[in-house]
Amino acid sequence: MRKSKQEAAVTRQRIIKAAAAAFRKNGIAGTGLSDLMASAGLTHGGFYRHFDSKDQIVTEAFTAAAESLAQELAAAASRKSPPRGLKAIVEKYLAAAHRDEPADGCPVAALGSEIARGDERTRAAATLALLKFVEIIGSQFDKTRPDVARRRAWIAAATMIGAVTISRIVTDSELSAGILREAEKQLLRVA
Amino acid sequence: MRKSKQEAAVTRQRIIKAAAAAFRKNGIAGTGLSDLMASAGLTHGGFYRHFDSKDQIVTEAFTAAAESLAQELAAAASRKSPPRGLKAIVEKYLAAAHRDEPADGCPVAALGSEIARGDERTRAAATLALLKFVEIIGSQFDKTRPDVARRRAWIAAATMIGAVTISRIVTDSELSAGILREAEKQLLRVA
DNA sequence: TGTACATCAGTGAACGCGCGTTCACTGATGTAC
DNA sequence: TGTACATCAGTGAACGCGCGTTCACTGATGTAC
Repeated sequence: MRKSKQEAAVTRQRIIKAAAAAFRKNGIAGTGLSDLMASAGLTHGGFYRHFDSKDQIVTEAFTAAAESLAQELAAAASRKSPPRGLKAIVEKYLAAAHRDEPADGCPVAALGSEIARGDERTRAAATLALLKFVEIIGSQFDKTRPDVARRRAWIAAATMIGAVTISRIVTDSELSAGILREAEKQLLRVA
Repeated sequence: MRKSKQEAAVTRQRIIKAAAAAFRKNGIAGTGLSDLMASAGLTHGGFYRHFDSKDQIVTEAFTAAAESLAQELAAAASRKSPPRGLKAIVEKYLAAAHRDEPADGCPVAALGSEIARGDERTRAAATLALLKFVEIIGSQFDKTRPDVARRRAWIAAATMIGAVTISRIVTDSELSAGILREAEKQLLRVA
């Protein structure tokens, strides 16, 4: 049954991708290793050939999800003049589609309060992801000193993450849409 | 062993209070009914004399936590002229003490992403709590049309909730403090 | 006001279940000569 | 280049454990007369 090194590496990436989606959809505590391996098309026993522990895959899956989001947002902003780049990012992040599909979306919005309780390693990985996210946002502010742009970008990040989180909680769909819309307006007003 | 109605009502409140702290500290999935009853000084078997299910106490504990926070914030703002009231709320919410003691703090910041995945009942209770929170913030904006104040208040709520959440994730303590400080400055600038 | 009985708050054991982790096993892959 | 052996990806059963929930039991409280 042994697979080649190359196949094993591909499998490993498949598990991480499945984990990144499953954790964002059902939470970390809400996702068992069996669920996770099954959604990667494997049986649970093989998990420990690829990872040391559940904590380890949590960290790797979080990082993978964050990198994928960063790439999407950077792509949305690229080849646009500065004020339009921010608009593209903010609209993409605060879209109803993002709110409705946590499995494909921002891992901080999907797992924030769970990660905040996580171990040092996971929080360190999340810190790097946040720094990257903030850097992408900050680079969209035109005619702004870099340190000011960075500070504004942290606030924008907090507002976007908070807005998506509460828009997912709220049971009134008009209210939920209104929260996203107002946050969007506010963030574009600043820019 | 039977207790009087009055004693039982007191016990029930004690369980809710213990649950509100335990959930905020360790998460909903991370808190077992045994832990919860033990921290209220009882054995786990008695739980079902007071509640139908874990979901039910989650809802009640969330509401209790939110009401307690609302009361604290409203008290901090009371007897202050409008711009000072908002300042008091924002400073209290974005304090390092709040970041460091989730068990006593905002249940949305502590449980946001877990609640977003919760059942309709819990999310409905959280929606009411958010409306109350936003109403308290909105009433601090002076010389502002009520609907405008309410919209601004939703953005302020999103920013504060997001800022506390990410300040708890970040492993660099200076960065964490900086996030809270910048969010505070931004929210007072608007007012 | 006193008595007999029903109620029920709280205890502690037990239920089935799914969790994270370990393990013996398989057979194809990788390596040493 | 071919052969013999070690490695290890993946399977599926098993481990101990804690979970949410149920239950028989206790004895003080509440109620009916």
